[in-house]
Amino acid sequence: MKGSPPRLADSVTFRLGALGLQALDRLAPRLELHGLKPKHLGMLALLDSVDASSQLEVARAMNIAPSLVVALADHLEDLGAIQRVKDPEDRRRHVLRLTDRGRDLLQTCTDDAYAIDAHLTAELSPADRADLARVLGELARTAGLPALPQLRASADDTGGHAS
Amino acid sequence: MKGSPPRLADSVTFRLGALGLQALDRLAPRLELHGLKPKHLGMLALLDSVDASSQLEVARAMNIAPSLVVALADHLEDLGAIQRVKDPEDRRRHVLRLTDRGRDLLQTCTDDAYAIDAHLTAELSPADRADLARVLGELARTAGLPALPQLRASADDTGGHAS
DNA sequence: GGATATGCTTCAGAACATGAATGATACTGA
DNA sequence: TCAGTATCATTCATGTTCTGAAGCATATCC
Repeated sequence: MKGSPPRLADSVTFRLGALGLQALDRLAPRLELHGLKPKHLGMLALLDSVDASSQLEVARAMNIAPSLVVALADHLEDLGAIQRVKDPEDRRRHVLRLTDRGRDLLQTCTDDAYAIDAHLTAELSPADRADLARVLGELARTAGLPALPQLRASADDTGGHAS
Repeated sequence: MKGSPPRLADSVTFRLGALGLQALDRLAPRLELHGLKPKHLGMLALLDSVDASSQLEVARAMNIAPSLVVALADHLEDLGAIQRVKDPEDRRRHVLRLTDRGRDLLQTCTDDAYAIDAHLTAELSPADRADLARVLGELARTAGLPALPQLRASADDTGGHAS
């Protein structure tokens, strides 16, 4: 015998896509108040997690074109949230680093994100809420975009043991 | 003393956004093979769940401009996936309905989505995988976009602005 | 039956992202 | 040393996606 056929709306992929877009739709207006778009926030979060990074590394980690990194970084630099300095060891590279102001901004946006979390998960049981946070963390760790360390490693293919 | 401050990457909102975009990035190339974009699939899924709907209702349910519904529906109609008929009770409305071909297409795309699910969740424990599916379902139910029945209700509503 | 509102469509343009071309810098091998 | 080639950031032209205003057809309300 045959159970009911799998529904698209039950797939993790479709649900992540739909809920993710909705989450961003809710977050975006708040970010706008600080002069940021979601991608700017993604970049701040990335730089916060790695301390400093070249633009190409950022492009790969965020899965966007290098030319877009230029525009995003320009804007964050205008806001004073990051600084862009030539790498003395390779003067082609522009190293991006979070400023104190950038960290403040990131904290503010983090508060915004948690405020939306509260709304989004308002009707979930505490147990479900905990499961959600835990499993999304698992998923981000195992299936998320490659983190910067990996990208760096694959960048210096010749050397082998990097960092 | 003070615990470590909340990290943006730990918020449900940020993770849903990031993972959702990634899920869509993986799904999109497969949909392309059938001549669809993610939004087309969203529309098919919506129509499958409600049997039939006017374009304005679809626009509200998908949170997009009515003029975009026109373009999406045009394309799906060209593919033979939906039919667009004038509502005899209100000849301004164009009622959209899934065709058999549309249902086939939806099934094919559903298979694609589940294939991506398998990859995305490959490194999760079976328990985590189950939790993920369950909790995302909960979240979609309680925090998802307003379902069509609600929209219809608020449309019928003589006076009030609900929300 | 005239005024007003609603639904769909068209159209112009805003917003966002990409890829190719360019200039600066680094690396390679003879 | 230095010519040739590769890499990084930037600019620019373009493509795609989406929106909002205008217009027409139809419905609703005095």
